[in-house]
Amino acid sequence: MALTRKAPKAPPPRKARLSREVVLAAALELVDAEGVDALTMRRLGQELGRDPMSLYRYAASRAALLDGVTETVLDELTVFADDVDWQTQLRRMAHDLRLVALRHPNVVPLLVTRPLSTPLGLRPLAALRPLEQILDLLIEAGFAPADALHVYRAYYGFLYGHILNELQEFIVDPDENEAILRLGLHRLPAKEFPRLRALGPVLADYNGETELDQGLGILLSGLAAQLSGPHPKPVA
Amino acid sequence: MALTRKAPKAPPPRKARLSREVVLAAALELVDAEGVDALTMRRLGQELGRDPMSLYRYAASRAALLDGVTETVLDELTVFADDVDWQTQLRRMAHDLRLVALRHPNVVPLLVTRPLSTPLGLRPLAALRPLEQILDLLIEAGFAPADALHVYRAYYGFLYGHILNELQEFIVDPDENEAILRLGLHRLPAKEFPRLRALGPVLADYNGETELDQGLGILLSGLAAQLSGPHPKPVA
DNA sequence: GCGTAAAGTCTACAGCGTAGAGAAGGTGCC
DNA sequence: GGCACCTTCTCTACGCTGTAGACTTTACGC
Repeated sequence: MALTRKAPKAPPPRKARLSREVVLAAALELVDAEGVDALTMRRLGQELGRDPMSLYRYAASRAALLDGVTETVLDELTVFADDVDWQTQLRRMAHDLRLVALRHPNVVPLLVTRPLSTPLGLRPLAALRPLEQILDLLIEAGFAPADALHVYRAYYGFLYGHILNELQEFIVDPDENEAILRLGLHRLPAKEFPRLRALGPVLADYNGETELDQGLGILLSGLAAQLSGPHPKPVA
Repeated sequence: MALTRKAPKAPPPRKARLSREVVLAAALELVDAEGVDALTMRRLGQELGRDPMSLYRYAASRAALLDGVTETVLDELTVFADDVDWQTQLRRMAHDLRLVALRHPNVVPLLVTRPLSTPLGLRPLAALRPLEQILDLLIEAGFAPADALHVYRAYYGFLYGHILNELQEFIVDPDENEAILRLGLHRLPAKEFPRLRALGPVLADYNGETELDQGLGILLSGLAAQLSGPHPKPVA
């Protein structure tokens, strides 16, 4: 009897009590492995050894479940609150988000589109926390609140744009990448797309990390210069 | 008899010959009006007074139909090929795309996510044409091809990011906007989100156009400076 | 041991994308 | 005119989807 009590937290193959966390984790796993479309209630139920309907205890609908998945992913973001320079701080966050996106490419479509259906203030808190954090960081660094907002917008805009860009450029592993890429480009009418075709080799070796970093550098220093930025505390 | 022959191109309520253009136009209309989810084969068939299956003559699948819709939207982009400065040229294109996005907000999710499932070279030509155009523009302006690619990436990244940002910020018309926005912000735990809540008023009057323009300005001039840019032909 | 609330299940329904076979319609040749 | 042909369109059917509502099982406090 004492044995059948309750396994504390181990993941036994079948029948442990469900919980929102468990459900979302399984959902994320499924999305990572097979894409958003594979996440159906029936399939997820099967994955958990439960009736599909039991999931509705932990997510009000499939849409809510998807929101939960994005929230779970955003929770992977590690928060640093050191006192380094605001620019490097933003850079670090950006790279962090980039890595999360690369770790869960199938979630990125959700990341960028789900918010579109929810007015800003009504989003999951996890989605707003970075915003608040960054605003705080910038204001703390000396920006006027309104300017902080501008900086944030440019920053996040660029960041999300970059992530979309990067995910579009490679999909397969770098080995066959080049071949496939070339194959694709080869299809293009030479007359209409001379530039693109000529850039094939350059396209093949793409380094998202440095590309992001450089773009951010330009943008941030530009912003700092234009807005009567933070009192520039030189590196004493 | 002569009457029932064939109406040449007018849109009679029911039975004119279908065509890919007609189908895609109807699809776009539906998406604009009711969102992506409303675009089902059955519904679209009904809208056209046809059996759903007839649509498969003009789009191989629902996914292909969605691709067709995005292509249709991108075709709205007007192409300028004047000889003005490359920066203002890029600016103009950006504003153009922004307006298209605002005109078809429901299509934006498709615009940003569909390419994720298609390797670069295999995308619809309409999606690649802007890339080619911009590369050409930049190289013509004096950039080295590889640098042109960097500029393009930063530019498009920022542009798409901005569009996503902007669409997230307003959804409703500006009148009730403020109220709803405030309502949303009000919900936020005051302790955790002081900055965001304080910015309510500022958030309410947002001008996407100038926001885009300024961000672009910063980015482009930064790029021009960093890369051994185009031979700077000063404004004689 | 029992009562109660929570957790999980079953059944059912309307709607989905689309395969495959067939009907209707237009067009050209004799 | 009549016939053949090819394109366009329709019908039927299948397996899948999300989820409402009623039911059964389980866990837990007293």
